Amino acid sequence: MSEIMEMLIRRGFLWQSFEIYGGMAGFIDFAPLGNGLRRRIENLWREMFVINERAVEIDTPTIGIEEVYIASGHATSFTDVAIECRNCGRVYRADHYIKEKLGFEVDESIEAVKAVLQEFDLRCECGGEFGEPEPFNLMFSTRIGPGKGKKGYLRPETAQGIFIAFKRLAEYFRDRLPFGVAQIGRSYRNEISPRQGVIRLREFNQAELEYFVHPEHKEHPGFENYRNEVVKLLDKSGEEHEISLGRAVEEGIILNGAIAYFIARTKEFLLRAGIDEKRLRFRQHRDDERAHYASDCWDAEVLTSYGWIEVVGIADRGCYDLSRHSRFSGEDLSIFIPYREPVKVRKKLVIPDMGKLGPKFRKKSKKIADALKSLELGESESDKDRIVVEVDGEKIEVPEDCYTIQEVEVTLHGEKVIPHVIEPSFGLDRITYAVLEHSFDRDTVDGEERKVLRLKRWIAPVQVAVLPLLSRKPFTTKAMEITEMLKKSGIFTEYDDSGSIGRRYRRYDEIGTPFCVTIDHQTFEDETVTIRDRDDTSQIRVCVKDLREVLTELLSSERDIKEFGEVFRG
RNA sequence: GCGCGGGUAGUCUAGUGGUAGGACAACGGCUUUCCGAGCCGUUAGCCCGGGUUCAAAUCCCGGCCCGCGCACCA
Repeated sequence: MSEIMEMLIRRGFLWQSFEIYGGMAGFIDFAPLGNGLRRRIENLWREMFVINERAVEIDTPTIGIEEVYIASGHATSFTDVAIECRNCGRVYRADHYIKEKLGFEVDESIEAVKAVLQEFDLRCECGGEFGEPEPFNLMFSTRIGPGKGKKGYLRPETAQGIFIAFKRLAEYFRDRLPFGVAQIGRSYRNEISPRQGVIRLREFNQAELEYFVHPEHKEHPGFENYRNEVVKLLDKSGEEHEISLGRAVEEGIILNGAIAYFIARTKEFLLRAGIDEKRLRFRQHRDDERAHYASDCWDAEVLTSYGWIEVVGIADRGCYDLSRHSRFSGEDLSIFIPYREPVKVRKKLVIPDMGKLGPKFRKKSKKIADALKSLELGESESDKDRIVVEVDGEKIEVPEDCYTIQEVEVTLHGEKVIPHVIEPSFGLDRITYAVLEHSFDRDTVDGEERKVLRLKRWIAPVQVAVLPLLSRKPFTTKAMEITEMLKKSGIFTEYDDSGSIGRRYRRYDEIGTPFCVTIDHQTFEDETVTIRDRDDTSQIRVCVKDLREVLTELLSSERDIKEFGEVFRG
C-alpha cells in the first residue's frame, strides 16, 4: 500500500466498505475527513457551475425504468457479449475477439456471435472450445415493485434524469436558450474488475452539468473572459499544444466556444480545489474512442501515482439524447425559437385528395396523406407526374391525380429546434483523491521530517484546531470556550488537548488543517492567542476578540498570517 | 475474468507445525509542556470457511480483499 493510502485510511479519509465482512471491490466509505473534503469540493463546484451560471440544480432518482436506458442506448451499447473458454476459463469480449481473429465486425447479439462461433469453429488461444455466449451489462439491474415487478437499472450517469425532465426544465427557463441543469449524485457501473483504490468504483459520485444551447450558436456568453487563457492541450492525433483557448477554437482544435469555455472553467475549478497545474492536461478523445453520442470530447486528466487519470469529461453530446427520448417517448422535446422578424416564405404544399387516395390505398391512405402534407417541394419537383413517399419503410408511388400542388405564402414566426447539449461531467471521487495526492508533502521542521497535507484553506475538512498549551485548567476551559465561539461562526473547528503540543501540531499538519490556535500563559495576561500556519509553522499573536474575523479572512484567501498580527517566537 | 505475489493489533512489522512478539499510534496518569520528549499503566491482532494433524498464523482446498501484468473501462 502506498504511503498516502496508508495515511488516508489511518487518519479517516477513506475506508474499505463492508470491511468486517471481508470487503467488496469497487466500494469505499467516505470516512469523516474524506467526506468533509468531498463535500467542500462539491460546494466549490456548485458555486462555479450552478450559482455562477444560468443554471439550476435538480435531484432525480438513482433507479431508472428500463425505457430510459433503451432510449439512451445504454441497455444495448452498454452490454457486451462475452464468451468464456471451457478449458482455461478466459473471458473475451466476443466482438473484439472475432474482429481480431477473423477480421470482421459481428452484430452484438447472442445469436450472431453463436452463429459465428459455430461456422468458423472459433477457439480460444489455448485451443479450448467456447461455451454459450452470454450478455454482460455494465448496469446494475433491479426489479421495482412486488412479484416479477418492473425492470429497472441503477443509473450509470446522472445526465439521463435531466434529459427526461427536459420539457419541464425548458418551461422553467421560459424557453430561452442557453440554460444549464446540474445534478450531483451517485451513479453505478458494474465494473468487471475495479482496481486502483478509489479510481474505479462501482458506486461513485458525479457532478454533471447539461448546458443546453442553440445548435447553431454553440457558444457561451462568458467565453470572452477566457479567450486568452492558455491551456495545455493534447489533441486527438496526439499533438500537444500550449495555446490560448481563443486560438484553439479559431484553429478548429476545439470544436466550439462552449466546449472551450467549460475547459477554462474546469481548469479554474480544479486549481481552486487544489490540483497542481503542472500535473493537469486536457486530452481530446480519438475518433474511435468517443462515445456513441459525442461529436467532440475533452478529458481533464491529472497525473497521479496511477498515471494520467481522467477526472472530468467535457463532451458535445449534440441532440442525441433529446432526440432519442423524443422518439422513444413520443414527446416533443424541441424548443420554439422565435425569429427577430417574422419571415414570409413561399411554399409549395401538396394537398392530398382523399376521395382518390382512400379507395386506392385503403388502410394506408391516412399515413400516405400525412406523408404528402409534410413534404417540402423544391422548384424542380413541382412538375413531376408522381410522388414517391415512404410509409412504414415501404416506398409508395402516388399518381398525379391523387393530389394537387398549391403555392402559398406562409408567415414563419420562428422554428422548433432540438437544443444541443454541452456536458461537463466531473468524477468527484477521483478529484477528491487527486487533490489529496497533489497536496501530500513532506518537509523538515527542526531537523525532523514532517508529513503535511497542503490542502487549499477553503477545502480543508478541519479548518482550525484549538489547542491548550497545557492540558489542565484554566488552559482547557479557555480553549473550549474559544472552540465554541469559532464553531458558532461556522468554522469547522476541533478542540484537542491530548499529547504534547508538538505532537498535536503534527497531527493537524497531517490532515491538512491550515491553522492551529494555541492558548498559552500569555493568553491570561493580555487576552491574546497564537495562530500557527500549517505550511511554514510560523506563529502570530492576535486578540481573542479579533480571532473570528481574522480566521474567516485567512480561510477564504491565501494571505500571509503575518499581515494580521505580530510574529510570535519568530 | 485469467496469471503471478501478498493478507498477523488502528498502522507498520517478527514469527516455516508446539504458550503470537515488537515499534509507532490511541487511551489513562506523572512532568509550568510551543513543534512526533520522557516515565508508569491500559486497550488491541493471525481475512473468512473447510480439510490434514494430538496440535495450524504456519501445510492443502475454496472464497473474499489488496498489489502487479493481461483483458475490460458505453
